[in-house]
Amino acid sequence: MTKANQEHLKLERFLPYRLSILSNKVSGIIAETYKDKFALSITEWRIMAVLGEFSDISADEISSKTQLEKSILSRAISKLLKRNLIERSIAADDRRRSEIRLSATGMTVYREIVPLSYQYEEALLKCLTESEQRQFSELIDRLYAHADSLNTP
Amino acid sequence: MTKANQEHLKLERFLPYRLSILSNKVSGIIAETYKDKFALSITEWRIMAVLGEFSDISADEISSKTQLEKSILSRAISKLLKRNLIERSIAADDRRRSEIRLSATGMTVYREIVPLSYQYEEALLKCLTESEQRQFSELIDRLYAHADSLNTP
DNA sequence: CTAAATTAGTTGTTAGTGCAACTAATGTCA
DNA sequence: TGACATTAGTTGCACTAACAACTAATTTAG
Repeated sequence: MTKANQEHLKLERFLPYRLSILSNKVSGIIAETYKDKFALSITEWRIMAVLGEFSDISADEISSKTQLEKSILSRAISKLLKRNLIERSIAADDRRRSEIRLSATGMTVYREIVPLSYQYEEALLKCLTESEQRQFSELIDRLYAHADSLNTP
Repeated sequence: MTKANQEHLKLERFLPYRLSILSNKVSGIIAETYKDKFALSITEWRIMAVLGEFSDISADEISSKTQLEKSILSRAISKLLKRNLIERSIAADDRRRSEIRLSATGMTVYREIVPLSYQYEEALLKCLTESEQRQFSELIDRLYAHADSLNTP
């Protein structure tokens, strides 16, 4: 069943489209929670999520872990600094690099959000069996790796 | 294995995050093709994709099929009109409603893009077996339906 | 039949994104 | 060592997206 010669494109069955719709829906629901409770955007939340795992890392390291553009990161970091959710200092060994970490306040917020996030993930995945969850997860990883390889030939 | 009490969040294993990254990667690769060859954004391409399937439909109908905001649609439609890729007339029975269709040029572009899109989809899915593809597709549908129901309780 | 409500589409405003140009610090190598 | 390249991060700018307010046409209800 090759589709390559079909006359028209059934958008609602087109995988890239469906992925995008699903992802937007899912992210949108989470974003609402974060926004209402903590006035955090997805971008800001991702930064804090990384800082909860890895402390005193540079913007560049955050960038590689979140896939966020460095300019976007730079502006988001300024915002979080202004709100005192994170702290920043200059690295002793390389004064270009900054070392960023959650502040005490940021840590509190973080610890409130993490369980919420997992609850949401769990609620979302409840419509799949355990084995389906594993399968889905694995397929995503494989698709990503493959898409990546298609991209840079 | 409930995760709800975990101390920190492994962002790179968090499903909503991975979905978003995968979706961006996939859409990004396609967007490049469309942009390079036809100077079309994803939004514009989606509109044309719907018009290739359903002709003489209103902006509102396009909106429900693409999930695009009506303001975004309105501006994208103006652009496509200026480039003569689509045509618009006022519905005879309801003068608020417009009837939009691909122009001859638009149709030509459309017919070039459709096979490209399917080729890409096929290439992307080549890393999965047929049965995995079906499974993945089904899981996406179920997750979407479920997310939808979580959203509007 | 007409006033209020609804619907289709447009436009204004604001904030976020993405790219490139820029500054400053560090690394490289002849 | 000293010109050149590279790296970390910031900023300027054009563009898109999201939300609400708006216009115009139509439907609904008293």
